[in-house]
Amino acid sequence: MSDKKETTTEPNSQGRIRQENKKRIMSAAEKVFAENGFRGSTTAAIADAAGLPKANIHYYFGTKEELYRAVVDDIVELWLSSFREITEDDDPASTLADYIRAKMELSRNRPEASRVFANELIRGAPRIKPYLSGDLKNWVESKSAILDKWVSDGKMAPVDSTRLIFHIWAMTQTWADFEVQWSCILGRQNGLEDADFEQATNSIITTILRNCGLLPLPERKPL
Amino acid sequence: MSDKKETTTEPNSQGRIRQENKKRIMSAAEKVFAENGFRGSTTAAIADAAGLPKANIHYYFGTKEELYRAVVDDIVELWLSSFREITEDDDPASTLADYIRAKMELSRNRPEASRVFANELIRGAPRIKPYLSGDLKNWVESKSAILDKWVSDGKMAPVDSTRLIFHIWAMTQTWADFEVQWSCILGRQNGLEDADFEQATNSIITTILRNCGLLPLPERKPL
DNA sequence: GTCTATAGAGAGATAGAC
DNA sequence: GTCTATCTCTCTATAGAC
Repeated sequence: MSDKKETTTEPNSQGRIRQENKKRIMSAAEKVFAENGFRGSTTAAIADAAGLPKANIHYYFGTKEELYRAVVDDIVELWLSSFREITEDDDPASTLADYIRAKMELSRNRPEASRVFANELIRGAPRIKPYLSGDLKNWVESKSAILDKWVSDGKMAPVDSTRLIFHIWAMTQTWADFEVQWSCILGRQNGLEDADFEQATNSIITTILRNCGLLPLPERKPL
Repeated sequence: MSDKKETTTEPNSQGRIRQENKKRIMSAAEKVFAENGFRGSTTAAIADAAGLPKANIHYYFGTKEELYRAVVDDIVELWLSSFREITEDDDPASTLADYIRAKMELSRNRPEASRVFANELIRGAPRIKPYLSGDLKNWVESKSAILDKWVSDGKMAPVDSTRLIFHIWAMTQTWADFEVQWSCILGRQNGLEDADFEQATNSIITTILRNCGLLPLPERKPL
């Protein structure tokens, strides 16, 4: 933090500073883009959030569009890397529960990333359609094939495997994207608490596992 | 802005024209706001979509902010009116299924309304927080009380009733807000089809009813 | 590499003819 | 009520001093 104007011209140190500044700008941009979308965000707001003059944004990224793409690409990579590798040999119940937990941790820890992604989808995904129709489509198809295999192996009950994945995404990501809604309804003045996320996580896991016949049928209260 | 020469709409032909023009502008605005959010939307784009000169927008609504509020207020009213009145005496299974169907029909028929609302939530709901903490909070609390009554009456299995409502909203609204994502993953070149919505609706109903012990435990394929 | 100043395009809003 | 022309402010992007 203290030494910033170093005179050494090692290619490493120059590259390192450049990377650090870009990261700092991208982090600020993620916040601003999350809240205002691409068109609603201004380079001035991003510069402010990064604590830099506006011109530096353009020095590092050229255009606002370029910066946005860099941010979105980063998020796409995060999304894909967060997808646990699952195989036919895994245990359905624990694998599904782990996946739901991982998605909820992303919602808790990277809500802005989720919101940038959500903004992009709401607008019709002009910049990430290729990713949706490519990597993401392939991912869903390969994972739902594994779910189908579990079903045909008798390891879990028959389910609509593709819709099951969609349900998980919807129920988990909403805790990042629409946090304010849940926060208001639950009466949390200072935003959601860890306990809220835990309770939601457990509820989602229960819902999904019951749907797959991986939890005993809940019993009704006797009359 | 503060002095009003004609604050009440008179029941003559001029008032009727005024109402029709306002509706036309609001319909166009809903589309534009849905795709770009408040800050990303321009009055020029809204005027174009409405087929009117820019000045007419200001003639009827004064400011962009005022127009946005009118659009959002309309959507809030739609949301609340769509909430079926349910009572303790209703049948849990059919009531939940009906509610899910109603929400999915809204996603199918009014996707832009859902997206305007989603945009507002993503940015922290600066304009509708009172509604979230007021009418909406009350609605959820009264409905979850009914669900709890059903449980204590032995009409359904014990569930986290508040989270159950959240899950339903998340799973249904995602089909409007993130339509492009599901469309790409399912390989629909021309957007989602009626059959996609039917399949999703059935899958959500099954998931929720199983979670409430209102459907028999799905059986695994025998080995 | 960093920052100030500013050009040029586009935004919201209004005046005033019709 | 409708619409053109235009005002003013803000935005993206760049030039050029340091």
